[in-house]
Amino acid sequence: MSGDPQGWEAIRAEVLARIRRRDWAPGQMIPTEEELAREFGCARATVNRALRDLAEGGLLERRRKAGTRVTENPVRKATLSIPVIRQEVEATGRTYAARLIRAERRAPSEPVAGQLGVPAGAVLWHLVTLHLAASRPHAAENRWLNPAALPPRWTPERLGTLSVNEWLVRHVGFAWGDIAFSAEAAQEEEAALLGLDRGAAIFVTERTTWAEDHAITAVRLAHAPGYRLHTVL
Amino acid sequence: MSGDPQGWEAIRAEVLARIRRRDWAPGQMIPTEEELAREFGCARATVNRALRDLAEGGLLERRRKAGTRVTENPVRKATLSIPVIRQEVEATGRTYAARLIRAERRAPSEPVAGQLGVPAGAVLWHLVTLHLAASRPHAAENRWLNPAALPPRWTPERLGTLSVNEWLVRHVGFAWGDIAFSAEAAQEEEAALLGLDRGAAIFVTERTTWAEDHAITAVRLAHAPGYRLHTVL
DNA sequence: GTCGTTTATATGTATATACATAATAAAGGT
DNA sequence: ACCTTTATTATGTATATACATATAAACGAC
Repeated sequence: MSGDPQGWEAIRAEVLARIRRRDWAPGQMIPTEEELAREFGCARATVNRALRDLAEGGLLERRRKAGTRVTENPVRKATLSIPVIRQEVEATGRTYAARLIRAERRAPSEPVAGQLGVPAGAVLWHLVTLHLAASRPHAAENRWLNPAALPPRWTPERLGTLSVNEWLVRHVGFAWGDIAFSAEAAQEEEAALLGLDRGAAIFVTERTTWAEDHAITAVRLAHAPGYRLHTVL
Repeated sequence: MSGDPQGWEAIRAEVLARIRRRDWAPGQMIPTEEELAREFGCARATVNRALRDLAEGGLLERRRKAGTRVTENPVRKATLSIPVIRQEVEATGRTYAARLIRAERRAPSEPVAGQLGVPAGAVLWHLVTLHLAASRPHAAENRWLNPAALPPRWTPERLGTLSVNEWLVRHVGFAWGDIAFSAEAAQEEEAALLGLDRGAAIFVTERTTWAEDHAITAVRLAHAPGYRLHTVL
């Protein structure tokens, strides 16, 4: 019946409780791993595991020789799950579809070229896709694709029924990048695709993705109204 | 000169490279810890540390007895840092100030009461604050505070020069809760405080915070235009 | 004092070993 | 065939030990 954790999780829980009870106040040093190990009657490695976990969550700050202190102004670290749109849609029981609106090869604007780290005149694929949930607009996607990251003589026909993102995940592989979220007034084409007035408040996700040393793609996703990004602390 | 990682991080890097190169394709099983330990010439614990780290990032899925497989549709897990506004502002070299606009005791609307889990008629503190960066509007805060979570006979004068959030962090202590981000059209008062037209697209952070078993506070933060939430994958 | 050098120390990591746990796979019984 | 029991196995955790590393603090030279 008792859902009390055991092992290192029990130690994490106890330390967390002491922080919350302010036995160990923000900014204050806590005992060394060795002392805690003696108090809890376990090995130092076990205490280390617990404290490391709390430090990863931003609740403790640890430095060699200096020791461990309770973070003064804890910058809450929340783990966001960035969903694949298809899954996000299908998770709510609606059917998903992606409609490729436009696909052309052209040179990107100055800032986009910079963002992708390609020379100013480089010719990239520019794709506009509308993501549909139960046949209704879900998100408008504006994407630049670096041909250098694609197989030779790639064309959008290769996508089949997959969205660009899904195709990339399957054929180009994993990568890393960065994401930014913001609120913006809907641009002309976005508004039209989503069926909104121009200037409506939309939630925008911007992502740049890299592999090894070259940029793969830069995307701007304009989400339909009502979109919320949610997480638990 | 070589920034190549060592120890368990080197193993993590190698495994990651193999996943990215698709030596180990999505959905596929990878060798056991023991096999990898033999291959890399290290202890199983070291491999475990590397694989556990990748699993926490959502790139691998591990199950006892079953083994470890590459995640098929990796739901990217990004760690967001939710900053304290003062630090966020001061980090950019501007001076921070909080101005309490209104403070009154009243019953919240139905949805807010539900969100905080208080009875419909309960009287809460309702505070409106404007956060300033270099004397310019930075964010408009609309907050409901549960008096049950505060010291007896608490009044807003107790805040001094601290923002409500800062006061809570120092005096009420750590807590947990949930956060949601969305894009909305500016409400009447928000628009006025931020110096925007009504209906302008603003980035909204909504947070509910709990301690033990009772709600402490529910906040709606309307950020000035240009606000971006940024993270790295 | 100010600057570099040494030393002490808490955390970080690696190791072998052992046992716990979950969950699949195999064996057995009906 | 179906259900139950048992074995097997990969990961999960705990342990003692050892050494690495960052860095605060003490020390000395000037």
